[in-house]
Amino acid sequence: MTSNTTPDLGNLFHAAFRGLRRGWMEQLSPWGLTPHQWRALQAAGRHDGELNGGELNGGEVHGGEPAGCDGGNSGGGLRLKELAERLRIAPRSATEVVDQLEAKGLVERRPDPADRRATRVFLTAAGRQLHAEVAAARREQSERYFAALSPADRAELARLLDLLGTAGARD
Amino acid sequence: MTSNTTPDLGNLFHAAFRGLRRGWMEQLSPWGLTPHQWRALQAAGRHDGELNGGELNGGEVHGGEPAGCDGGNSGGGLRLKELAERLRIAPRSATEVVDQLEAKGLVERRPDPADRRATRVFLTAAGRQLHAEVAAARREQSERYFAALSPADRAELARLLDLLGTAGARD
DNA sequence: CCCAATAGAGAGGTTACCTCACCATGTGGT
DNA sequence: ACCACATGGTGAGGTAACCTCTCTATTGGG
Repeated sequence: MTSNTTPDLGNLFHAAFRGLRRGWMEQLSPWGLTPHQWRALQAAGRHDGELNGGELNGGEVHGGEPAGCDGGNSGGGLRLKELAERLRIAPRSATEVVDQLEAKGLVERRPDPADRRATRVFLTAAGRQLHAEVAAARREQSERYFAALSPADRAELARLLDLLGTAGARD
Repeated sequence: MTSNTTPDLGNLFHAAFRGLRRGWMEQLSPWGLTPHQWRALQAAGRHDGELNGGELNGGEVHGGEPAGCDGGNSGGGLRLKELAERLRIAPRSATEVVDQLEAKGLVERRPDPADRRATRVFLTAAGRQLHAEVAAARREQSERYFAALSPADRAELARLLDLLGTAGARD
């Protein structure tokens, strides 16, 4: 019985988010990734086209999967600024997380041939590998965490969160 | 486009939560409070009202010097550890936020007469005053932020968040 | 050609946590 | 009574995930 007409959405949000975040952290720590880094890796990976065109990379894994599902965008790689926008963080923060990922050898920076101010971020072979591994594992974890919700509830939550997120984004 | 059966709840969560947090920060900054501090103040204040003979003192926030109005408040106040539990943070973090609040003159520590290890936290008069002020203002902000959702959606969100939060709490 | 705008990075700051070690106190066992 | 151990709070120190402000190298418009 909730005596409050307006249950404290803020607190609820806080608690739920913290729990989620925590779960991720535990899940990801075996791979030495923070949630933040994982999100960045995901974002970069999603956009990643062909990495195997450069010669300055150390990895020689042959994914052989161009997966160039870029609609009109250049051949793979995200500009730092684009990454920032996707993660909804300040450009400087994108630099930072890419630094971390690069230090781990999961991504690499390459100059944008079209704009010499810009840098593009590509997954390395190791990055792709890890991405695939973690994606599978994380899915399970996500399932476990969100197990408290029915599929319908999950969809509903996604809808509401999306509304809030986009509303907040245009702030 | 990721027409996944499982839309990335994590990202959605992240975006929505960040937006909310940000709104709070802006809202609270005029009072020099961080969201964290506000939450702690709320927790302490709520307990103050609840436990103080079961009497809600909504209007009488006057009078009282910081160290003076302790006569009838025995039984009120939160132990640091209780506060930590309510906020779902480590005890040490409760110490920290109480430090901050105390430095601002919004709460005060008093020894627990029953257990000399324990410290109880009480709102000062200033603390109550601020609590009341901010509560009103914040409610508006919250309304504005959650305006993207219908009342039904809000209730639904609260339900889902609660499920997730308590599930995560059973860590 | 000049100048404002843009992309990224260096420097430094903040919030909101955390763990670990330590002390004073309480509590239960013998 | 005494001792072992648990508990409440805190000092010290660390981390993640951001931020702004400034700087440089470029680009592009007029």
